[in-house]
Parts: sequence; C-alpha cells; structure tokens
Amino acid sequence: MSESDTTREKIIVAARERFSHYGYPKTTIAELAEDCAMSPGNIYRFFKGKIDIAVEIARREALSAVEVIEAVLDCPVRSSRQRLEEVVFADLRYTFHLLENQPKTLELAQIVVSDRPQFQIESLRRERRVFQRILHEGQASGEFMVDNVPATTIALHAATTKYRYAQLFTNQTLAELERELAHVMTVIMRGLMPTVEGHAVPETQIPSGTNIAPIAATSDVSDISTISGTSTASGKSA
Amino acid sequence: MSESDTTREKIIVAARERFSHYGYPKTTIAELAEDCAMSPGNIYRFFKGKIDIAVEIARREALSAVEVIEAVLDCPVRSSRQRLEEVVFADLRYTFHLLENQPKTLELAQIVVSDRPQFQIESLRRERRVFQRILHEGQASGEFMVDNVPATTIALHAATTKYRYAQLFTNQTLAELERELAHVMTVIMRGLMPTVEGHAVPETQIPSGTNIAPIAATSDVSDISTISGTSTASGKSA
DNA sequence: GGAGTGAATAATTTATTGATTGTTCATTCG
DNA sequence: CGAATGAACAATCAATAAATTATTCACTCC
Repeated sequence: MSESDTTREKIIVAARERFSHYGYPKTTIAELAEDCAMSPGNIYRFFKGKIDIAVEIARREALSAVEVIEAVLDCPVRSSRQRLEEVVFADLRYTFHLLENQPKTLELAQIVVSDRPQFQIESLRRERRVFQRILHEGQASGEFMVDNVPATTIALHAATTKYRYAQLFTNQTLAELERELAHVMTVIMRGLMPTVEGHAVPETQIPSGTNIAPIAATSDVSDISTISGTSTASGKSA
Repeated sequence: MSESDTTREKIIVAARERFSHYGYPKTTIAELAEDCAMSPGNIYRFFKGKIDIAVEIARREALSAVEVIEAVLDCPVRSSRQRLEEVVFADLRYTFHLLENQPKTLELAQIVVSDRPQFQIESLRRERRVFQRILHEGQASGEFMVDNVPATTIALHAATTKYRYAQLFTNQTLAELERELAHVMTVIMRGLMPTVEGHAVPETQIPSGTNIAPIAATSDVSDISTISGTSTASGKSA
C-alpha cells in the first residue's frame, strides 16, 4: 500500500499547487492527471470525486492550523491567562493573514464547508478543545475561578467569534482588531479570575506576537499576480 | 412640499410591499409606478435610483429595530445588569425571528450593505449607543466597575457578535443560542461587576422574553397590511 | 489480476442571443 | 413654471445553445 499511498500523495501535492494558484473551480481533473502523469480515470481510484481531494487538503490545513495554535501551549509561559491570550491573538493573526495572503484557501474552505457542513463543526470543536485545556489547567492551578469549564469554554469561544476570519465581518485593520480584542479579553479575564485584595485584574496587553507565519507572502507571483477580483456589479449612480 | 412628501411615501409603501413579497430584484420600477398610478420616469423625481428606495426602507427598518431595543431601557427594571441582558437577548431574538420569518428583509439588507457599506457601520454604531447608555448608567450607580466605558462598550458589542443574525454563522436553534448566550453573559457580567463579600456574581438567567414580536407569522400572506416592520405590541412608532 | 487507460456519457460551465428593465430627457399638461 | 409623461437608450437578465469538464467503465498491460 506504500505504492498506492505515494500516488495518492502525488495527487494531493499537485492539487494543492493548482488549487492555490488557480482556484478549485478552474482546476480540472485532466490537469491533475497530467501533472501526475496518469489518466483522469485513475484519479478516481484514489478519490471518490473532485471535492474529496479538496476535503483532504482542507482537513490537513485545518489540522495544521490547530497545531500552530497548540504550539502556544507547549512554550514555557508564565500563566494560564497568558496562554489563553496568546491563543486567542494567534487565532486572530493566523486567520487574518490567511485571508489576506491566501484568498484561494478561503475559497477552498467555503466550497468544502458548503458541501460538508460537518467539516466546519469539527474544526471549531478542535479549536475549542485547546481553549478547554487552558481553562482546565487554570482552574486546577487556582488561577481561574470557573464553576463550569465546558460551558465557559463555549462562552469564551463564542465571544471571540468575530476574531476568527475577521475580514468576513468587518473591514477593520489588524491593528484595530487587536486593540479591540484586548478590550474583550480584559472583560473576560475579569470574569474568569478572582479579584485579589480589591485590586482589579489588570487590562489585557496585546501580545508582542510570535508572529504566526505570514504564510507564503511568496515572491512567486510570476504567473498570476492578478488577484481574482470577482468584482460584482456595484457602482450605481454616483 | 407636503404634496411631494405624500407621493414619496406612496412609493415607499408600494415598494415595501413588493420587496417583501417578491424581493428587490423581481420588483420593477414599472410595477412601482403602476402601483402609485404614475409613470416610471416620475419615480426618479423622488429617488435617485432603485437602490435608493431600498436604502430608505432599510434605514427605517434599522431605526425601528433599535427603537424596539431601546424600549427595554424605558421599562422599569431592577438593575443595569438586567437591562443589559434584556437588550442582548432581545437582539438575538429579534434578529433570529427576522431571518426566520422575513427572509426578504435579509436579502434587502444585504443588497443595501453591498452597495452602501456605510449603512452597516452606522447601524452597528446606533446599537452600540444603547449598550453604552446602559454601561454608563450602571457605572454611575456603582453597579458596574468599568474603567473605560467606551472601550468596554465596544468589547461587549464585539463579544456578542455571534448573536446578531446568528443564522449567518451557525445552524443552532434559538434555544441553544440562548443557553450559550447566557454563559457568555455570565462571564461578561463577572467581568463588569465587583465581587461582593467573596460571593461570586450569579449566573445569567435567560430572560423570560417579552417576546419581541415574531413579525408576521401570518398564516396567509395574500393581502399585506403594511408590514411596516417590527409591528410590536408597542404601537409607538408609525 | 490488479494498476492503469481513455473513450463515452452525464453534469456543469460558458457564450450567445433576445427580451426585460433601469434610467434619461425632450415634451406635455394643469 | 413645476409636475408628470412615456418613448428612447443602455444596462441587465433569462433562455438557450455550445463547449467544457467530471465521472464511469469496458478494456489493456505489465
């Protein structure tokens, strides 16, 4: 099956290349077959349909995105609060840069989700699990005071909805979103942490940003430098 | 100019009926003109273009929606906390029912926003103003402890983003969303309110719901009685 | 005999055209 | 003279045809 596996990988690699360059709709099975030096029909021995190739790519992308976030857990940091804040800001920055630099990735995700709604649900669930681990750990150490960890996890995740793929909701800049998120986290932290001796829980500071990779701000724009506009009819009467 | 005004109103009334019945795209200027017993050309003496009729209708709808929310401010309620919770839940319920029962209203709003992005920005700003009034009042009475009211207003508004037109983000039921929002508000409230004598700020209870009118769950839509939006029990606006 | 083929077919997308609609403006009406 | 008209024109949409593409499967070839 190793043989079979490498063939499958070849298809995925070729597809990722074409999807990210030209987009899912404009990539044909015939082209993928040609890239892999095989016939179109043979693709179907490895994937049930074209959409399933996209699903596999999106699945890996989603998993590696969570890994990026989870990496925050492993780095030695002072407090659960800091972990939580790092994770939330990492999420904002990661998804923001993704939409900014890799528009085709969003397109792919939207296509996959519209065909497989379950995909999104599971992605969000994975993300929540990271939140939950931090809450649990903070609870155990006494840093947080939460009477219902699962419910609070959901609350936390829901309250930061705007900062996942923020460009879908607003056209604010990243800097503006970061400032705003800091205020949100300030309120939330005050809700999670016990007041010590009448001293208010301090405001959230915007993390310096380990700067989650700007994902291929590639110089490789030789071919398609033109952003596929999708300019809808708009400008009506002045 | 009163003559001119009533003609303009006639156009708006006709447009609102047709837009809500058949949708904006399927409504023609010729039809509106016929409804108003005038020529197509004359419409343009009152509106610069078709889209501007939609903008005016959406503007009024948005204003009356905020009025519904603001009504919560006037009703005698025990605390700022309750006011805030009532407003947030009212928002969830109002927008949820709107999308459920009046899909054409959403379509109209999307068309208007895509042509006039400023429209959405201003609608959100109006809504935030309600939040800010409550925060300010709670701050003054000592019920809340907020060191930066404007920033906290923005945070509060952002944290509840998911509960405005929730169906755009999720396919959860209203009951599920209400439970979730209660958890969000619990955390936020603990972030806003001072702890008294070591007693944790109690959890948010889902408000019984003055039930912001299910907006015309009419059995038959054969004849329309000016769905002048909102049609709440309070016959205040008109 | 299973990995791989590629022509055949079904499904989808794109191009083309004719009809409809938004908008303007010279003109009429009161 | 302001209010209103409706024919004229450009922009948009709907319907259809043409082309492309996804998928299948009877069939080779190591």
